Amino acid sequence: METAIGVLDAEGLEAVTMRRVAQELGTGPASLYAHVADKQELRELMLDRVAAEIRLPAKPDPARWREQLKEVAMEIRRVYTSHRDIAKVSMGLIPTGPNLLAIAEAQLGLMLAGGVPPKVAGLAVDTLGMYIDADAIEDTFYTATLTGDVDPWEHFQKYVDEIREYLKALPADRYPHIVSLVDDLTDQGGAERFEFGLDVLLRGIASYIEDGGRK
Amino acid sequence: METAIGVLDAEGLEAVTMRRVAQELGTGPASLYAHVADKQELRELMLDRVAAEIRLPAKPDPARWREQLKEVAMEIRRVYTSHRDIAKVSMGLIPTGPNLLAIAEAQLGLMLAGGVPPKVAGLAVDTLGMYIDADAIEDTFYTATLTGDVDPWEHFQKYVDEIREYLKALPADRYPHIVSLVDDLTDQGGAERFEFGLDVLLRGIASYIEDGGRK
DNA sequence: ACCTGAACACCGTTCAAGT
DNA sequence: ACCTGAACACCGTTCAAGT
Repeated sequence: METAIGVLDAEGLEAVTMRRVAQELGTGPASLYAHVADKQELRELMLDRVAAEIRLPAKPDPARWREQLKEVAMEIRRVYTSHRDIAKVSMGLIPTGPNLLAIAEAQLGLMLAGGVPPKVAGLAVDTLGMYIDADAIEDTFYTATLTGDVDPWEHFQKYVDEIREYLKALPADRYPHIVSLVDDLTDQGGAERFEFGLDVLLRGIASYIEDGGRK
Repeated sequence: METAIGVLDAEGLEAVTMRRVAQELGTGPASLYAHVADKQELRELMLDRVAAEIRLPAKPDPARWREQLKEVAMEIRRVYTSHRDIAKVSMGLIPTGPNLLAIAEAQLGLMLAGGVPPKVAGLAVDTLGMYIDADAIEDTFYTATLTGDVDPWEHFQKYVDEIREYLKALPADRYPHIVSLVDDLTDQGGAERFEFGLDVLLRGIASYIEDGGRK
């Protein structure tokens, strides 16, 4: 696992192949199959090991549940983005590893402490997770498959600038709103954008407290 | 493009390789490079062609902007999930194709008509897109890489049931909330779950109308 | 129980050569 | 401008054989 995460951090998830990890360990690819069933299992084990770095609040404070939930989300994002595109493994996965389970448990605890209806809390864990994963993936998308000799950030900026120019040059009669909002639309991957979406989600979740139901 | 989408629909995005598409066309893989720069460009062209199936409201009705925005989101999800895991291509991509641009334009128009502040609308398009993509990907995640001889739905159900049993057997003292909310947590991929998250997002977006600002 | 070499059936992309 | 064959440098997984 350490070797696999080393390759992940250095070159991204795509570089973590069975053959590459085996090579790094000085052996052949077939040897790994004595320890994991397949590549998917290796990836899930990597994810849960990375998730161990995520720090959770010691105990829920009912008065601050929203702030605490927001902090947890930002902490998950911080850890995920510090390990390249590991969030891709999380996307669509029902958590089973001990560390991922502890995170879900903490999120549920915070929402229940805040008075969010249990059913809403259950669904919201999933929605929140999807949002965090999606944002973490976006954040590292264009830098993930690059080789070490190009500065990833520079490459990413160049890509976004190109798109920005392209969108600005669009016919304003056909895409008036896009043209006038180009800068907001291409403000990808920033922490500000993540916080905005998080606030939207938390406002939405909180709105279920008063009326307590679905509609 | 037709051939590529044919392979996508039949066997999922992973099966859409340069070699496979070329083979389907009765030629060699190198021939494709006369028409697309690389595999990523092929994927983006596939996505925009699929996006042409998405039907948008004829014109925004300011009184019904939330319902209309919700309808658009559900329509995108419907079309994406009808083409296997094509949503994976959309994830993290800034739209540039004409059809994807038309969708973003329509979404912006609806929110602006509803009185959502422009900056919020700009960021919300991105947040909404991430949510739709993430849900569509979840919906097809475990069925995507299966070969034709196994019923994908049956396989998916078996997988979810296994996880459900595993979660139910967890120590209740360590994961009390997870154990008691197993059914809500494992209600993956349904249209109900999607609608819930969508409502959360729309409630959150609407909450910016009154106070008009960020905080 | 763990490891290995060799093989099978694949990949994306390049490039010189053709029409 | 478009297409091709052949090659390069890779993949995940299996399997018989070893320790």
